[in-house]
Amino acid sequence: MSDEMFKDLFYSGMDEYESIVRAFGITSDYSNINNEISGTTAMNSSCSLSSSDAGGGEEDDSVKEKEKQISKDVVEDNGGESSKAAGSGKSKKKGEKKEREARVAFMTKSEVDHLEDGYRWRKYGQKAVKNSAYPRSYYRCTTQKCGVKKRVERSYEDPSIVITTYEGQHNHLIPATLRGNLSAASGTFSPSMLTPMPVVGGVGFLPAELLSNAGNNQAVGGGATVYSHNNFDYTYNGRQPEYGLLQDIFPAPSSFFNRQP
DNA sequence: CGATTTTGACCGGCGC
DNA sequence: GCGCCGGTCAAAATCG
Repeated sequence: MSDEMFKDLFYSGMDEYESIVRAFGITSDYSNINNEISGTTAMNSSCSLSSSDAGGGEEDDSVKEKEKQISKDVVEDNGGESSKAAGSGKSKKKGEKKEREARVAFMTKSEVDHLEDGYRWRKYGQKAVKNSAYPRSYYRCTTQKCGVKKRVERSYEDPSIVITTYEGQHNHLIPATLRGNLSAASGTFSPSMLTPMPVVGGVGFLPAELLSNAGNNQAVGGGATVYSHNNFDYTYNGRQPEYGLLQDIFPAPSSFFNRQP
């Protein structure tokens, strides 16, 4: 049953996107990072969190974000106009407007809806989701030149899981306004992400990371990850995702990168 | 006072 | 052609 949510999630993008890369990884979460910052590097301790926060009846106000594991699903964009050959076959001549918009969906176990990814977002809409009791929120990057959009919704069955879908790429660096968070961010975000276009092989590392991680924390991630597994074969085809897409987008779950070895 | 959230209306695409 | 649905806009409200 949980399939539906995934289906729904990707459904929209599925037909349009030619190449789909699904990577899911379970990583240590931000909470770990917090710990690190605090003083010690506790990466493994993350496991304990799962139970505690999940059971907690707390709402969300607290700024304590406990993200557990993240399953990441990456959907690549279409080539543009000619992409959809089969489907409707609707030829949009002037389709130039919408060029490539990469979509990346992250499943994160968190109590808070809006995960701090280092960018500034302005909410521009909210709608109820058909199969879900929880609303979906639409955000847009506040930087003017940056048309990146973000969509956040909760799993209809597991309120503790938040699905964040990024659309597009940031043209700018992360605002330095984070200050307090920045400290956290700094720990979170590796320098590489600050760089405009470093990791060309970014995608490459992905799968690897994930795989290795997967073995590790499936316990916690079991919930989220499992779902994904069932529905999609996460076979990383290694198609050839446009490297460009991910790198910028990735910053969010940067925890991926930074996980200490 | 400016930036951001809230919320209903509006719009385009799609299925019937 | 109509209605549903997902996504976006825009005005009012709210926050800092």
